Amino acid sequence: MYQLKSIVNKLEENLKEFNIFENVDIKICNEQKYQFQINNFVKYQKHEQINDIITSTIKIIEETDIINSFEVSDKNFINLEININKFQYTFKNIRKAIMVENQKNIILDYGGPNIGKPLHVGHLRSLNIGRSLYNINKLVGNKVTSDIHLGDWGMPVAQIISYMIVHKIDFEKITIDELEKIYPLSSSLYNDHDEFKESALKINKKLNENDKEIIDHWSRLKNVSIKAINQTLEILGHKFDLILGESDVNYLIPEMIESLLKKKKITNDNGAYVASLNTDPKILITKSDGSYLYITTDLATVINRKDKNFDTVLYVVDKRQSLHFNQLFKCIDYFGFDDANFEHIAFGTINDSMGNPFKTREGGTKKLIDLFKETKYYVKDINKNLDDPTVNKLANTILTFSDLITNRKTDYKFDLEKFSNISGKTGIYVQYALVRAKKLLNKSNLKLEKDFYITKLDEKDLNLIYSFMKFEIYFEQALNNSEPHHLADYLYELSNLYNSMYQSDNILENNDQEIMTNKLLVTSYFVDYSTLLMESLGIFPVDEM
RNA sequence: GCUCUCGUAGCUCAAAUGGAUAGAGCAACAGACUUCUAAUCUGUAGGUUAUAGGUUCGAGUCCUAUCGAGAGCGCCA
Repeated sequence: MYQLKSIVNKLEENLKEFNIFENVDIKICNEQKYQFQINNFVKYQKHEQINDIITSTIKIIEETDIINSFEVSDKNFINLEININKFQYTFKNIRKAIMVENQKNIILDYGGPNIGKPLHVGHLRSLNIGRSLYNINKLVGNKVTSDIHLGDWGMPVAQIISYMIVHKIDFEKITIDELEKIYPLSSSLYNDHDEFKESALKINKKLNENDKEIIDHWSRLKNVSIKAINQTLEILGHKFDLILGESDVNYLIPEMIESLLKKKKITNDNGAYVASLNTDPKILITKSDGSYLYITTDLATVINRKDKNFDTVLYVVDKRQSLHFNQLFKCIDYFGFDDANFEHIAFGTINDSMGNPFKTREGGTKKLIDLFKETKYYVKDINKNLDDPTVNKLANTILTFSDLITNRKTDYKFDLEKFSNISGKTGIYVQYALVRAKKLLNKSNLKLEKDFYITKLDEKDLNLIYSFMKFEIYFEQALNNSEPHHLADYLYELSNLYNSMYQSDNILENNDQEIMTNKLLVTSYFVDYSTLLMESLGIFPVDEM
């Protein structure tokens, strides 16, 4: 809370006088008259010096000019009424208000597509959440690097190569369409036929040993695949700072294993190496044939990133992989690889209408590009006259907003018809409110330096203004918990309140200039806030609908 | 079998990390358009937060048990 920071500091200092050391939190108040409340004092009802604490607290609040009035309830809840015109400084400088004091250096590891496989529904949440967290962290001034972390190594790749060798398919002429068909075929063959499985395992070992011929095949596959992935990413509005993959750290692994062995951090277990930790299950670091696993490359990736001095490493990955990340983080700590803050930003599955998760590995899943095209039909159904760039933006809005409106940990049902609806908590709804506001503003001659005419603000205006005041709280929540849904929900709330105000009065034809100014000022702040929220979510605002 | 996650309105989801009277959206019902785009708005109804205990000033949130659902569980990623 940018403008309330000094009072929070003073209150914390004051509490120290009574040997109470804690953070004072400004929270949202449910009551009409008051916008914020402080709950820290409730728990000290029976403190022997409670009267002195409250008295000194009241004195501090009274001296703060941004607070118009306040009340202390019988249980020592403290409610604050904010001076609207004083708070306008925040409205006008919201981008400055959300900046953090201590900037962090963060890497966001998300996306994680496999080569040979198109981006599909299973990648949607990682991409959406990752992009949003990227934007949020950028906005507060953190240094952020995104890495798509390609699955371009290991068994799946070995399976494809093996399949192509067995079926004598030309590596030089392979197209993305053929490759995408081969992926599920080779995967099921691997599971069902022992002979094929053996040959794929051999290929995998050769891959790890940098066998020239296999590497040559591999690099052709990778080129074809990356091209296709990049195309889809661009259409969906995603960009990455780094397109590194598992293959980029492969060369670090032999040395890593050797050094771990020397330090006795890993032990031989039936030919495989496991971490010398007392865990159940044991943490397998390499296979018994010496080849590498998911965790092996992930550990090497940590080593590879070490010199960038990241404070925080965020992995935006499906929650079903939490055991893997648990093991990974344990190993990083035990091996002494990096003392940065590692976090698994887990998310739930997207289910179909029957409640079953979309399958990811067996093939037959809907491609993201097809989903995008399908969504475009829904958008065109709303308005046939829209130009193509606008339709694209709106289709992406639908696919982003519907995904980010739900708490990331929750599984949710994917229902495109519902998500592309014009009313309800949808991306279309929030875009529409913003378009209305922008058009209105363009028609007016608002001078932005004006203050509100406080006595002439009506209930609809006040609802919006008070809601604007909550921006920093929701933003902080989204940032601290890596949870974009707070912002999506808040964006809907603002849009809904704006539509309500817009509807209740013909603003530009209002005879009272002061009322008109009030409403235009509110409109202008709404445009700023809505645009900023969309940016945080990875949604691109449109001008026409 | 072991481990983890979850159970909130008919349906889909929230709930500021323990705060005051649990909120939205769909669907349902009743209203408002010669419009700054009704692509909207206004209102009504809908709950013993799975169940039973416990912790404290205060519990959807923490602890225990039971019931129910899902996920994961060394040579896939």
